[in-house]
Amino acid sequence: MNLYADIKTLVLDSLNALAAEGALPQGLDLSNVAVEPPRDPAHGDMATNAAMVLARPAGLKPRDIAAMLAPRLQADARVLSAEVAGPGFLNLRLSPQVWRDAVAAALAAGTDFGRSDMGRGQRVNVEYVSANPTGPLHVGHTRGAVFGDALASLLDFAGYDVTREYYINDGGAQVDVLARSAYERYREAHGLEPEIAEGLYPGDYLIPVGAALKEKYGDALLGKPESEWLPDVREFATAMMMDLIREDLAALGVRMDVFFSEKSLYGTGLIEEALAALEKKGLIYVGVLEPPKGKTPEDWEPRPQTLFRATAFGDDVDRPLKKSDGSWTYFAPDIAYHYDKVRRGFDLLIDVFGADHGGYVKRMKAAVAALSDEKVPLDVKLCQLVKLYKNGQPFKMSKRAGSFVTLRDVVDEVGPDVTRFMMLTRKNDAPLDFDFAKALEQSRDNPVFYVQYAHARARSALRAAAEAGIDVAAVPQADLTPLAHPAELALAARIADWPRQVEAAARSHEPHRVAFFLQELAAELHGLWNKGKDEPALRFVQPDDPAGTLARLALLSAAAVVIAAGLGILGVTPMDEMR
RNA sequence: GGUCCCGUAGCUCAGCUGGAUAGAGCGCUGCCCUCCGAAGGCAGAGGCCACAGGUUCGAAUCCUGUCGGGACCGCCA
Repeated sequence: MNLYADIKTLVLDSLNALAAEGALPQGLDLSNVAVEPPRDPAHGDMATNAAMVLARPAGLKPRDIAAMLAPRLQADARVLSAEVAGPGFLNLRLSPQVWRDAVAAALAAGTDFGRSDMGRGQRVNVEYVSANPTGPLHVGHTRGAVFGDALASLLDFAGYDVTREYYINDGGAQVDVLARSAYERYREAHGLEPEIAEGLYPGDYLIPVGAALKEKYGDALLGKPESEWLPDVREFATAMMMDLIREDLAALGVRMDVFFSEKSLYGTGLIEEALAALEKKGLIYVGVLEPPKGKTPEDWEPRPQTLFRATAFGDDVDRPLKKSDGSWTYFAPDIAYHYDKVRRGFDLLIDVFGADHGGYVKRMKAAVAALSDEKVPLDVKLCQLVKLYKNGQPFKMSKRAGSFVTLRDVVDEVGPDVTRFMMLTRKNDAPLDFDFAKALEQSRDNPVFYVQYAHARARSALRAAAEAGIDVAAVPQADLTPLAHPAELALAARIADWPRQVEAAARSHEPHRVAFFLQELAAELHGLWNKGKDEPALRFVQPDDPAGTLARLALLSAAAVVIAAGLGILGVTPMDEMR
């Protein structure tokens, strides 16, 4: 159930009835009519802007429309009052039973409460992480991994058919560098001095790769020219790095449905096929690009290149597909990869990139638009940098990678749950400060703790009630009419808001909204709990009032269910106690 | 030079794809509590939503421009 959607339906039905009676013109566009909680609670439980939105097309005054609409809404049992306010708002005050019903619905649905069919089973491909297979994941990847994973879960919860996908960049020069670096470690494994030249990967994580190479090849590769060992070592090292990355992802609780290899595009004709598709639309040509304005590179010289006409789809310049030596630019396999995604029948593509890839957004969108005849939207989400701190001091440790803080460093420090939640406490396109000390602090200003604590409180109250001899098993069927205090109903209203929050977050592809909502819900729960100190009537467990106790435990239990559902989307395990 | 992101309380940030008197936490001020319903509670001060125009019943939100900060800018992925 989605209460806001239900009331919106009521409003729309009433408007249609008015139109049928001739009080409003037929065929009005109702798509902008909204039903939302007003900012100021004094304005009631919900407000609709219907009268103001329709005033102009209907040729009527907003307040007149509102006055016509009000009695119709009031006729519904859920609506206690409908008042015209301000420029033409209609403020609705709802029956407390509405909020109680939401609590009952949450209890009945459990952590499925809030699931939506908004996505109508549309197939979405979420591509994220996609780090080069040249080493362990670092902090930047961690944010992308958490964001992408939470977004995928959110879309799943909202009724989409989601595929989580990782694109392995194993076709470019960087995996050759990896192979050369691993070869040095292989020599090292034979007791030779490794020569980690400038530009090779120096990290210790390649030492086991060298040892494994020795295990497999013995000394067969020693002293051989690069051309003889490079392909084998490259394949071997890449596979080991992907194992490492998979382990990193597992440590964070991220599981991909598909690992798609760039290399698998080569030699299969898929790149050629994708480009042929573009060629057929007249979007490929050979031309000479203007030098970039402002700062022209020293070695710039105009030369004809094979170009994709990205400007036809909103990009600023056309983009090269081939290097001067005739090999593909990275863009060509990227096009083929997205061509493949389109062919696999996805209705929506989402790419999660680091912010440094901002310059590639337009060309990828252009490519997907061209490949899909503008039928498949591509949304690119950019994740900004993460700055690490410990007690306010910049954190620069790395046990294994040399200069980078790895995903493992972070997870080892605070655990996967805290890592995940903290990564979602900022909008994806805003920079994020992550302080290890604060992330583990048990205080109000640690959002992870605050939300977990709310859940634990609810659960522990249920345990305490059971110990006090209350029949906790009866909670799901509790009569909720004792819930009448404004503070109780406020918490119930927040619970009722969850389905709407899910849809809003899913629609905007912004999982951080779930994290923010959970903080608000937790604040509501803590607030009610604290009120129990001053007002004993609000205490959840009261032995002399079994009916009220059951009802309040139901409320608490419903709040815990919503927190658990929200944390589930974020990939965080709810805690039953905080010891 | 161009493109993208950002500019909201002293600080860190939300603001639900245009709504009413712009919110939260921290910090600050004052009061309360020392209670395992613990890891504090209540109240208050604090804003020209960078600036200037525009769109309309209505703008922090959408459009244009200016200023300021960041990222990126043919054959690196």
